[in-house]
Amino acid sequence: MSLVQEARRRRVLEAAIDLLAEVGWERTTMAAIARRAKISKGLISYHFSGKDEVLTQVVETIVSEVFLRGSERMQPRIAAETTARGMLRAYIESNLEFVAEHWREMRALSEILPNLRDEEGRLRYDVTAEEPIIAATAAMLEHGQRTGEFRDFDAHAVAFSLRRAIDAAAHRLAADPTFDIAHYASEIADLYDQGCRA
Amino acid sequence: MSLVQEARRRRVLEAAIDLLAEVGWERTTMAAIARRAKISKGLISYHFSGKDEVLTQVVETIVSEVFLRGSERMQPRIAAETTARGMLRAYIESNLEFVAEHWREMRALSEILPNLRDEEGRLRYDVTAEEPIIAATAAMLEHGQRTGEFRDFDAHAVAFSLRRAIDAAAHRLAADPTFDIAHYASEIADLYDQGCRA
DNA sequence: CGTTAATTTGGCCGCACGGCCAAGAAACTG
DNA sequence: CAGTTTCTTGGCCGTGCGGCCAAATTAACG
Repeated sequence: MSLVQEARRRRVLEAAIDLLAEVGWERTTMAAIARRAKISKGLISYHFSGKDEVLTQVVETIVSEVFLRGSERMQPRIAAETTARGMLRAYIESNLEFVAEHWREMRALSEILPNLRDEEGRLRYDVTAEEPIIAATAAMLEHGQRTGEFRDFDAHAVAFSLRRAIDAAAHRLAADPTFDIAHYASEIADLYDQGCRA
Repeated sequence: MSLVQEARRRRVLEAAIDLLAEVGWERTTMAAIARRAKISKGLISYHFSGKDEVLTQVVETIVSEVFLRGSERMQPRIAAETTARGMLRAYIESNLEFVAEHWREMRALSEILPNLRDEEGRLRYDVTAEEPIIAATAAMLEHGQRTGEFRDFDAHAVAFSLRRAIDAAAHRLAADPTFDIAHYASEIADLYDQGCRA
């Protein structure tokens, strides 16, 4: 893959992410992506097999590059904690710090995931796509239950609601740039900290 | 308005709600609505000025009829409680009972609200549309803070996350009919009950 | 410099959409 | 039953989409 090819593909993917985050799925057309990337429409077809590949590449790029950095940011913060309570708070606050920096990518993902379909009309990424993330959070909560720090609750249900609370911050931030996400993180951490305690 | 007109309009709106809930915004086309309603495409144009009016009427119908019944179900349950804690639990559980019965309408709303735009491309219903609902919940939480039952937290932030937890149940129920929403309601009520306590 | 390959453009194509209408069918009226 | 209004159909039209390609432009190379 030549430097030009790499640069063009990157440029197209960036334009697609921008548009998905700013104007949503429906208005993210090939023409709009080309306009935003300052290239002609046909050039996208030269570098990608079609719209499908562009959006698939957006997902893969975000998952493999952005989420990797998110993981690198969150893991040490969580691992540094000795208590399950501390881990939960570190998880919530570091995850929301990550959202604050990468809400564009998260918005783009949340536009693609429920909309991108294959030829037969089936969703390319179905609703179970986020299950591993929720399961990982639930495992952390269950650890706290085993140590006796957390009361007996349905860890999956609580992890699910926590995931929604975190994802919602990306939507909110996209719609209202003045949204104080650090304050929100602190409040959500307090809520779940006290709500999970034994 | 004749009986036939009333019946046709109702039939079209029902078909639109079904489609929005089942296949989403993008696949809810005039042709699909007509097919679902078992009428010709042109007949929709006879009874409605266009797609815009159909979707606007869907929103108005749901808000004025469905939410009215939801309110009638929730209010007595909440009013019957004497404590703020009891009110919060009654709010969460009765609201989720309502979601269990009317998730189709809630899914339809959550498809229309972020997608329906006017001629200039502006969202017909912007993100502040749900603000009154959140504000009402926040007011209930603040009442609990004044009585001393609840600790000192940002009532709006907590109400916002609670709203997301409740709305998410409609999405989840649409994607997975086996989802145990009564159990979820109980878990969320426990979580917020303990999380808000002084 | 000439030749070949890589890159880029602008425009055309087929398709599905929302909207519209001519015409007919059905219901109502006196 | 004739006349009138209401209701319904099927199809046509313009638009914007994603995809595609011939031609032009630029880069690479001996």
